[in-house]
Amino acid sequence: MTKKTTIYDIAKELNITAATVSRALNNNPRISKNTRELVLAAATRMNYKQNKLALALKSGKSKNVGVVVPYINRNFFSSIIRGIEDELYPKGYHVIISQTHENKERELKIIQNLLNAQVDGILISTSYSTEEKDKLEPVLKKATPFIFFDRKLDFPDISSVTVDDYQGGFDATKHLIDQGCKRIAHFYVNNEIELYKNRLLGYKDALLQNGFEVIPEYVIPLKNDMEAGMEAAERLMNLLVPPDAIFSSTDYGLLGAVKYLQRLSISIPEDFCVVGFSNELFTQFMEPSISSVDQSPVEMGRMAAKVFLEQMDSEQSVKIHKNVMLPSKLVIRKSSSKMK
Amino acid sequence: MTKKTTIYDIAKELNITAATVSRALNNNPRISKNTRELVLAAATRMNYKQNKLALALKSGKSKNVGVVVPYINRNFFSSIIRGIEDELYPKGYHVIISQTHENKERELKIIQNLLNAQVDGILISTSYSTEEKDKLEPVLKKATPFIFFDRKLDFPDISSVTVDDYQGGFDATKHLIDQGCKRIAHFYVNNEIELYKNRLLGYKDALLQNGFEVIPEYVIPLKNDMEAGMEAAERLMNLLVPPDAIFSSTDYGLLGAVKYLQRLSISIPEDFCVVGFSNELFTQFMEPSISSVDQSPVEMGRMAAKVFLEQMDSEQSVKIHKNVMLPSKLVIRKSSSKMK
DNA sequence: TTGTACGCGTTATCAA
DNA sequence: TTGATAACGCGTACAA
Repeated sequence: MTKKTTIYDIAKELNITAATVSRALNNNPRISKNTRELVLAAATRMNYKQNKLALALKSGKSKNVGVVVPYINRNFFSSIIRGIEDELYPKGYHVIISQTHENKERELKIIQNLLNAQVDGILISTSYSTEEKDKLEPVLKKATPFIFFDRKLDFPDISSVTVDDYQGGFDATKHLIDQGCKRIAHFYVNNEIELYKNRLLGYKDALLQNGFEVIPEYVIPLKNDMEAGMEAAERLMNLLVPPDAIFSSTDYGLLGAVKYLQRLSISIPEDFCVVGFSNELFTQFMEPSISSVDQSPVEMGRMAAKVFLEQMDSEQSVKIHKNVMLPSKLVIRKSSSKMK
Repeated sequence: MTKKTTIYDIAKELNITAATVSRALNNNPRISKNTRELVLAAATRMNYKQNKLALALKSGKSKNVGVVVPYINRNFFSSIIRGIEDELYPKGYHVIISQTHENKERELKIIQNLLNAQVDGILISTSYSTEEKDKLEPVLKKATPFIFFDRKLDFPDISSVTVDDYQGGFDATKHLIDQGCKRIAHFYVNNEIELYKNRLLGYKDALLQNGFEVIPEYVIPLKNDMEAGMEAAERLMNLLVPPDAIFSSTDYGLLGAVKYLQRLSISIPEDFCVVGFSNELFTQFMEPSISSVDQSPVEMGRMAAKVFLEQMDSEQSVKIHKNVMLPSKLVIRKSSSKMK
């Protein structure tokens, strides 16, 4: 229960003033070599730690940034966070992480809390859809910079870092076409988040541009989890003309579908091809390994952090903002490798 | 670039003093209903947000806790963090997450930083081994409570939450024996972390208590990743008498071994059984699914948070501490199910 | 080279 | 019921 040492304690110890101690500690040139050494010695001896709170209060900069994601234990998001941290840590920033569980009220509360905590910025992958974006508007009207990543909303002054979801959807579908698949179904997550719409759009365009129709029964809305994927697959396979491929907007949903297909003894990729989205870790370890669209989450995190830092550097005068779109990369594995 | 509203701004607006505003905002009874309502109205109108930094400076409590883990994008650790957050968030705490990458200097720096940031506590899974624990001692001699989870060090006054690694190692090995395996090898991570030693001990005791010898060539030290596991498996299979089972202290290492065995067309579990440790997500999705010792990470996180909260509640007088050991649970899957 | 005094935003104590 | 003031720990302009 030792009380924390302050510069006043050191000052008293050495019979000087706190100001002098502060100068010694901050390499201020206006101090004698002798006192500086005395202070430094006392500081280590008394186990002094600078109180960053006081500093933050004075300077108005907390050197903390908030990071808000739906779930922290999805590999995709934890990798993004890792990228953010890697970039921000060397600059002296700390990262405060919160998860919303896709709960919008909670997301709003979290943002409020972070703002109260005087974070210098908020990097967020929002659970709000474009339709509800006005609900988020009040908190964004702040001095604190916001950066959207992955799941963004369009606000005139707010930066974003996303991946090219349309291209990802297009490439995945085109790849299935190239493999000779004729009836390509699509799983799409129906929570109104824009990026899923973009993947769907890419899917549709790839079909249309290659002489296929979009068959409504083949486009299945579902929740982003394994159980939903199993049910969706069941529904598809009970159709009069079942599909021979699935491009899924979610790896977790696809996982369920694969389990279901394997139960029916349908062989992948010979009789059925699948491609997922997000390149979750398990896709490469499964048998067969699953093709998936990679969103380079670590890169995305780094980029979001860089955009934030840029914004901090130039914040005095102009309020810059920037929308970065990273390329998506289709990773082809066994599950869609019909041809050699 | 709107300046943030303070209680002074509200006070000026209403021609009262900041103290009165503070009282109104904090439901202090010593205020008239009328002024309170006036203040509250002005506060929302002016978009006032309490500056928690100032509060923290005054109260000495930042309502932040630091969480330090080796890697944030391991499912095991992100699940622990999720447990911690679930428990702490409702109590008004924020979680500051840092990862050490198993780098000890960085770990020390991170701890220093967190202390500087005036966190109310630090929950940590350390990368330091028992041999080096004195290096960590200076920072622990603080008013700030520390809680070790998963990877602990023995300090007289510091709480810890761990899983019963010895029991986990024992159960896994015993299970392999029960399956009829005769030559059980062991992968063990050689970074001097205590918990790996405990798993090794459990392995040895299970063997000895069941009439088996511990064969030194079968106990392979390795790094905690897939490549190391492949090499280790190769070494084992090139022995004059190769083993017929592996109990691995790391799922990632085991993953490499399984890949190697599959390349040799050795069928699991018929000809070779394996059991891992940590119950990483991919173990259940692989073919065959991998048996593994579950450490209930979410529970571990919750428990660590609870211990921290207890400590905070009783901190005025006695410094309590507490060592919790959670049970480990062997999850049996195909990879070790020789018998029906 | 060092000391004095102030302000960051808040709450608590004392006085009015 | 409200106001004035001090304090939390720090950095810094100004004065000495």
